[in-house]
Amino acid sequence: MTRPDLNLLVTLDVLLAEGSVARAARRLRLSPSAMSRALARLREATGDPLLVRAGRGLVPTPRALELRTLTGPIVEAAEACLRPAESLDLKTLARTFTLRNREGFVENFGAGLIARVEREAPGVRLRFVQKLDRESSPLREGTVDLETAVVGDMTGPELRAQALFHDRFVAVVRPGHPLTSGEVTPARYAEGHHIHVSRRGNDVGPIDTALQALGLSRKITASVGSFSEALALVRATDLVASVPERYTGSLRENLVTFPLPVALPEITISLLWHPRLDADPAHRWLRGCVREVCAV
DNA sequence: CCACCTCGACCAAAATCCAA
DNA sequence: TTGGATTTTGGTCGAGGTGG
Repeated sequence: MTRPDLNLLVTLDVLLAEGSVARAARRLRLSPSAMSRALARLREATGDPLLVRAGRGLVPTPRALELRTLTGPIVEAAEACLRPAESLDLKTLARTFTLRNREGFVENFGAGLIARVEREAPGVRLRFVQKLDRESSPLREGTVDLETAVVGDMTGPELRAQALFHDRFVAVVRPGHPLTSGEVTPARYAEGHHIHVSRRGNDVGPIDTALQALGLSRKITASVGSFSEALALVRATDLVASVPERYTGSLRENLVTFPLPVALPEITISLLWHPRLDADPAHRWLRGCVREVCAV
């Protein structure tokens, strides 16, 4: 009984994550041919085809899907065993972290986060990138280190998530807007002309559903893709925008904010990362920074 | 035609074996 | 114990098949 080749575990992990011999080969800096042979060895070892041809690419077998959630933590744990015990020295840590957030995050929390990082780890650079979709592949591939999101069905099951803060939707209008005087009833709110914020171009959201339950509907005059666009329009028009309160904190300066007259469930903004970085001391430190900055 | 996967032939390095 | 022969391992190269 020969011992199984544990090196294959790393290959398997990448192969399953990529779902393609060619891409896995690029990632491990091997030729596609060498990767194909590694896959052949894996098939031999596991007794399962793992990835089978489907058209131009490959699709995972049920066994492969089952293994996919197992290999990541195993590889991570194995690498942690072999790494020399490093103590994190923030003063000399030189590293760039990529954070992927929906617009509004940088405007709101960026300054605090940068100040905090600068103070504790002057050699660390933060790179903020826009989050235009809910794909979790950048985290998996390692092009993004940390992400904030509302955890939903689209979130990859293999990601780690931790709640950052709760938020609720509020309505925003310009100063002097008719809705700034008197009580805002659901009917008065619905009468206004609204800006709808949606990245995917959906026409209706939870607000419309809540209004509908009261027999009301609102008129959506404009639809935009981001909170900052919506709020810029609010400044210049009589339109009403409904945005998450904490997420848009500083963006709403000099505007009038009031609670929505309908009840909506709270949303939870979470921090997402890949299990691979779970034990990384520097990454753990950064997660702590983000948590603290967002908790204020 | 292009992108992708697989295979045979071949090669270098490492591991193993074995006689002296 | 050691030095050389042999086997194993894991890679490249190039060719070939397949499907969009």
